[in-house]
Amino acid sequence: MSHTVGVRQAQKQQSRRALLDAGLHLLADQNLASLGVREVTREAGLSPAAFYRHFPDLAALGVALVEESLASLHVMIRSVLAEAGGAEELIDRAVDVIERHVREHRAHVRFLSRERHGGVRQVREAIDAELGRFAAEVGAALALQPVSRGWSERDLRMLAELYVDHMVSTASAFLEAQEADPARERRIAATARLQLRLISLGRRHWQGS
Amino acid sequence: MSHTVGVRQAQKQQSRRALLDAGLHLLADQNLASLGVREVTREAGLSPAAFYRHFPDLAALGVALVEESLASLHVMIRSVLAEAGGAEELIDRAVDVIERHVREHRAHVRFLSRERHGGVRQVREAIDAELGRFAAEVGAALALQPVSRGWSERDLRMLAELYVDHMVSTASAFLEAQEADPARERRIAATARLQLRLISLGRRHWQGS
DNA sequence: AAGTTCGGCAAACAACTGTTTACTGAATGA
DNA sequence: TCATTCAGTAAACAGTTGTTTGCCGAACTT
Repeated sequence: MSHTVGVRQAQKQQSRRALLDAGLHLLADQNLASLGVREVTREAGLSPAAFYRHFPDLAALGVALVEESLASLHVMIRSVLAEAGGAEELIDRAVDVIERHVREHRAHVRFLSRERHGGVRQVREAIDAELGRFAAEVGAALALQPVSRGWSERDLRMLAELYVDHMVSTASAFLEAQEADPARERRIAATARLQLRLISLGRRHWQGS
Repeated sequence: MSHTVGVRQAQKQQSRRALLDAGLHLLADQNLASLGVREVTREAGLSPAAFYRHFPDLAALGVALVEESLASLHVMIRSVLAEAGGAEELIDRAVDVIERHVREHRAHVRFLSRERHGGVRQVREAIDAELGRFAAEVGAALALQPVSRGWSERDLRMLAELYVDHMVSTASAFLEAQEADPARERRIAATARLQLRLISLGRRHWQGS
């Protein structure tokens, strides 16, 4: 994809990028629902009318941001699931990856966390659908682990959802911690690790539903 | 409290109530950050200027709504913690209470879920502080249960936070399910129960950190 | 009964909003 | 080389916004 070579296409992509970046930047302390077309174009250095050459709506820009944000998340999840090793190392690794991901994609993560329950339905649904797909992916990976021998489809799914929800909560917590107290960040990582250990303990003793 | 008997005070309270209700109603499909003073007063049947007799800001109205919303949540949590009985019945009861609470306080719950990571700092902080207090309360209640014998303060706290986060996730899920598919609602309740069972299993086998 | 308090109102302010219009000029392709 | 495409522009549109002003009249106080 993205093999649009013409000079014109390239320039258009550049403007589109500028709009997305401007939006992402403004959404650092604002909701998508309260964002304005003029506001975005001003920040992007374009005229208001130019916006409509790229998106019909601000909601459409929001959906584009969702796709972007989740692409990087997808990469992150896979990098955790691909790991092998004991439960302990896996937990440590997972928490580390989340922490780093939040640090390196602060704007994207904040956007997801803010708009997951935000005021724009289209965006909310896009995020939820994608999180559901993550849960499915996690569930499939869990099924391959020896610990899951004999688990029903339903139990695997509920465990996967528990992990995904926990990941989301932890990421949100990191988000707030990182731009405040650096010590609080360590505390959050430690708590997340303990919680994952407790879940993993419950998993080992699960007898099926 | 609220023993302000004068006719004047009563009328003022009535207007204030109208503003809060109007805000809550409008926030059903909108963010606090995108709410307007005129919008609220129009919905409440007052003139725009009247707003400033009650709140300096829309953020202030938001904080007032946080207090309201969390008061009812507080009652709910206590009603779960006060229960006695085996782990299984406790879990069933907790999920039922959450489900009913969301049904009966839809607007409040949606407001909390939406503004927890929303664009208004004051409100965000108010919600987070209160959720922290909930976790402390849950932790104190957990400490009294026999299963927690020998648990460190830190482990109790991390378990309490896990429960609170899980409650928040479940409530959000109910919120979306209830205004869509009624069958999906049953599925969410079932999943939440399984997850709580798994956590409770991990808890029983916990050896300390 | 007279004076004070104060919640609510209409009106005005400048500033901003989303969207459409007709246009320009560079990249494109024949 | 010449016609076409099309991303971007400035200008205009009618609405809306937050907030302040001076005023009214009912509820309070003495």
